[in-house]
Amino acid sequence: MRAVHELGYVPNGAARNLVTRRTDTLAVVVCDPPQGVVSDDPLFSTVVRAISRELETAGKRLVLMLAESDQSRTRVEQYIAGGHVDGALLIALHGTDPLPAALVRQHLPVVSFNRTNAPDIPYVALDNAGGAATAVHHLLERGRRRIAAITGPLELYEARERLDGYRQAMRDTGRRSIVALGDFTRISGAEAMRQLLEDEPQLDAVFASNDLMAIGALRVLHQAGRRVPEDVAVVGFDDIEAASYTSPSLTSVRSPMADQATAAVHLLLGLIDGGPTDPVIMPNELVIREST
Amino acid sequence: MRAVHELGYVPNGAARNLVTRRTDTLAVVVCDPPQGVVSDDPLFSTVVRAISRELETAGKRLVLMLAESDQSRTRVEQYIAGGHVDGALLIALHGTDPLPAALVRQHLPVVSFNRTNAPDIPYVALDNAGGAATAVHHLLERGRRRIAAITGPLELYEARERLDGYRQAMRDTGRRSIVALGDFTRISGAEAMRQLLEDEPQLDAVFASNDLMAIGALRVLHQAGRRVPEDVAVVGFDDIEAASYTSPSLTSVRSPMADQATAAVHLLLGLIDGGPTDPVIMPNELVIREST
DNA sequence: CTGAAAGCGCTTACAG
DNA sequence: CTGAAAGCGCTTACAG
Repeated sequence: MRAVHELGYVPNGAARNLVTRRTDTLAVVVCDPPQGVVSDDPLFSTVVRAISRELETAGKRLVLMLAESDQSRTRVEQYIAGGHVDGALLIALHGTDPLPAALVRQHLPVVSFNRTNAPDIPYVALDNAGGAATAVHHLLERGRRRIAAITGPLELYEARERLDGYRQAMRDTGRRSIVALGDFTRISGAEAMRQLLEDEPQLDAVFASNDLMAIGALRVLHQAGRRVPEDVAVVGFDDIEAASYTSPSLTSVRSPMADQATAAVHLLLGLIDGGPTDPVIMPNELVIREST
Repeated sequence: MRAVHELGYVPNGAARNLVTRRTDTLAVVVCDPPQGVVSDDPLFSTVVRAISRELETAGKRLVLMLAESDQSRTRVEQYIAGGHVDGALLIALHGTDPLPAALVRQHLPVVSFNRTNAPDIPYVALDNAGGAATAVHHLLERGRRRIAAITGPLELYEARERLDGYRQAMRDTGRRSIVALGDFTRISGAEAMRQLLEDEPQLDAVFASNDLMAIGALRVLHQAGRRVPEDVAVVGFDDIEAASYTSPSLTSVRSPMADQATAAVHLLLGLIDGGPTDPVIMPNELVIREST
C-alpha cells in the first residue's frame, strides 16, 4: 500500500471492466427530440444534477446520451450493446418511442423517469392526475366556477394524466370541462389562452398543465385587460423557479423533480441487484401564490 | 459481415479500450459547489445538451461528473487517473479550484468552459468586458446618466470581467461607477437593488451582471414605485429565456452558450489530436427589449 | 494478403 | 494463507 501511494498507482478501468463484466456506469438517456419539451425544461438541470449526485453516492458513473433522432437512438443501442453500462435511466420518453423495448430486449436493466408504453419497464412518476385534481379543487374553493384547462402535448403520459385529473375533478363536481390544447411551451400557452378567451369569455379560472404555459397565459390575460386573480385565477404545474417571479406570482402544483430523480436512481440500482420493480409514484403539493 | 448481422455481434468496449488505450469518452466536469450559481443556471441544460450533441457528432461519449466537494473532486481525479476518459471539459470553474492543475499534472487534455487561474489550460470565454461596455453605451445612448452596476460573485472571472467592462466604459465617458455586490442569484440582485436605491436614489439605470439579478432588481424597482424604463432603465446579461417574459421584458447581453459549448468541444478534440490551444473568445450581442 | 500469436492490465479460481 | 496461472475480448505487429 505504501508503494501504491508512492507511485500513485490507480487500477486500469478498462482492464477491470473487461474481467468483471461490470462497469459501474449507468446511462442516462434523454429521449426528447431536439425541439422537445422536456429537455428544454428549466427542470432538466435539476433532474440531471440530482441523478448525478445520487449515482456518485452509490459509487457509479453517469454517461449522458441524447436520443434525439433515429440515428442517435441507434448509437445508444449500440453503445449499450457494447457492454459499456450496467443499466439505463430513460428520461422524457414519448409513448411511442421504440427505444425502451429495444433495450429490454438486450436484457439491460432499464428504468424510466416517467410512465411509458412498455409495460415491463419499471418507472417513477408524478401523481399527475392527483395534482391536477388538487388544482381544480383549490380553484373551486376560491369560488371559481368556469375553470378552463390548457393541456400539454397529449402524446406524453404526463399531459394526458394532468388532463384526466382535471376532467375527473370537473365531472365529480358536476362541471363542464373547457379544454384548449397546448404543447408545454410558453408560446402554446399564450395561444391556448387567446383561444379560450374567445371561445369562453366568461371563464374565471385557468389550470395550465405546466408553468411555462401558465406564464404565457398570464401574459395574454394581462394584454386582454383581465386582472389576475380578480377576474381570472391561474394555476400552473411543476413550480419552476420562474413561477415565483412572474407578476402576479404563480400558484402551482410542485413537482418534486429532485426526489423523483433520486427515486429513479434507487429503482435502477435495485433492479440491477435483482430487487423489486414496482413503480414509484411521487406525491405533489400545491404552492399557493398570488395568482389564485 | 453476414454473421455479424445474424448474430448481432457488437465489439466489447472494455476489451477495445484496454488494448487501444483510447476510450472515445470525454468527461464533462461541473465544478460548481452544491449551492453554486452556474449549474443552477437556466443555461446549464443548454450547455450540456450542446456539448452532448457535438460529442455525438464526433463519435464520442460524455461522462458527466460533479465536483461539488473535496470528496467528489477526489473521485473525479481518480476516475480520470483510471484512464476512463480521453480528455476533460471543465465547466463553472472558480478561480481557486485546484482541480484543473491536478488534471493537467496527469497529462490529460483539459479545456475549460471559462477563463481560469491555471495559465496552461486552453479555454473558451465570452467577451464579458465587451458585453458590459456595450450595455453601458446603450444606456448612455438612451440618455441615462447615473448608471449603477450589480456585480456577480467576484471570485468568478465572468463576474470580474463584466464589472471591469462596466467600470472601463464609465471611466471612458467620464462617469463615476456605482457598484453593488451580488452573487448571480435573483435574491442577491433584489438586495443589491434595494441598497442602490438607498445609496443612490438619483440613479436612472442599472446594469446587472446577469439576468437573474436583473429580474430581482426589476421586482424591487416595481415595489419601490420606480417605473421601468421611464424612471430606471435595466439591462441584464445572458439573455436567458425568462428575460423575454418579465414585465417589462428585459434588455440583455446575449451569451451564445450553445455556440460556446460547441467551440469548447472542438477545442478539446483538437487538443487531443495535438492541435492548437489558443483561447477562443465568443462575441455577444445586445438584445434590446422594453426595459431600456 | 491471410492467419496465428502476443499482449493490453486486471480478477479469480486454483495449486502449492 | 500466499503466489503463479489462466482468461476476459479485443488489436496489432509479425510470421507464413
